[in-house]
Amino acid sequence: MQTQSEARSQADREAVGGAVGAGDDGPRCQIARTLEVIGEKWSLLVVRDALRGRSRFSEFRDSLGASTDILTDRLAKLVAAGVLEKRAYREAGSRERSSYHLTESGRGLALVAGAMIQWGDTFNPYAGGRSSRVVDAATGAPLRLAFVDESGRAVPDSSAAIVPGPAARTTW
Amino acid sequence: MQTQSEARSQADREAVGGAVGAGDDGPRCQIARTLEVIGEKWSLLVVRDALRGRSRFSEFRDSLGASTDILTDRLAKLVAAGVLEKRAYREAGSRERSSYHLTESGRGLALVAGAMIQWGDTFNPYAGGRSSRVVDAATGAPLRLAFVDESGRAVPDSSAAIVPGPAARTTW
DNA sequence: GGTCTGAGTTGGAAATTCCAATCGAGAGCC
DNA sequence: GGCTCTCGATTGGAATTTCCAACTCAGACC
Repeated sequence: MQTQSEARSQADREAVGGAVGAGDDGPRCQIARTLEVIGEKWSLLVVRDALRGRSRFSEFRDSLGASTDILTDRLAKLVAAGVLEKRAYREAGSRERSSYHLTESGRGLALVAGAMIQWGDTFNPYAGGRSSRVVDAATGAPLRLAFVDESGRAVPDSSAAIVPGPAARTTW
Repeated sequence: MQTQSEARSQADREAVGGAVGAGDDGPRCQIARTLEVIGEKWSLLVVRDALRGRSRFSEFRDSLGASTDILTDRLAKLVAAGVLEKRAYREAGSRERSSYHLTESGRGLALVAGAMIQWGDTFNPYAGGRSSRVVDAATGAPLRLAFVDESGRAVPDSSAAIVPGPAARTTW
């Protein structure tokens, strides 16, 4: 752990290279690599809240119900990983505070969030209905997540196969 | 924990209702619900291995490098959640053993796995190349994951928005 | 009987998470 | 200045989870 007071403030794009270690460190498997960023408890839920527009410490805390120590830790790690970026803001009559905003990389996690929403809806739904939906921001029309071919046409889920890539080994 | 010797063997569809508690238990948020199934350490990596065709205890153990006690635990929980189903098999000259196979629900997690693969490729790549690719099982053509509209046409990632559904509340 | 093998179990150390109490800098008040 | 309030953040310690290694158990083989 680092005290995050000495952590970078603007160098988030750099941080992807520095902190989490994109490049040749860490596991080869993309899933394992992604889990290193969002696999700890609460991390993805912070991202979910950020995707829904929350950005302040108190908003995350109240929404998640996570204790403040781990929230501090997760925010710092997500900043270090380049998923969130820390900004200062000042509300009238208050001292300067920090807010946390998704980077492009963080917005890319909408894909992961969407996948989990869709799986939950399909295979493990909440009886009281859906708490989130995915829609087209412009038209409001519902969207779903699907594997698409190069022309952008959805193929059946059953057509998709995960196969070894060039860097595959038996142990991933 | 249960001793999984008394666990169901065929009733996986039921198990989704029974064990994990689809229905009105647990969080409303689909992401949180999904994380209850695959959010523990190693769980999704077990599913990843299963998606790649692994099914035996020893295969998971050797591939993951996880200790056998947590592997036992995760396999039992995934079976209880209806993601995996336990089958008996016997190899010539060996005693009967168990293998673990994806249910339909488990195969649905390819969506989540695919999302993480794609995010990793885009925002946190391994310098040595990709260890997994997603392709059309029939043609071998590369596939990607995208939000699609009702006609099955991909929309830009930036068009997708996660909005509150009917069951939404401020605390999810 | 004795040995081997693979799946699972157990005991205890290490790491992580949880919870509640506390800190500290800046703002407002008097 | 001195006092209080607020809110990110930190700390101490309990509870939970993960890790690691040794062990058990059952069936196959000799």
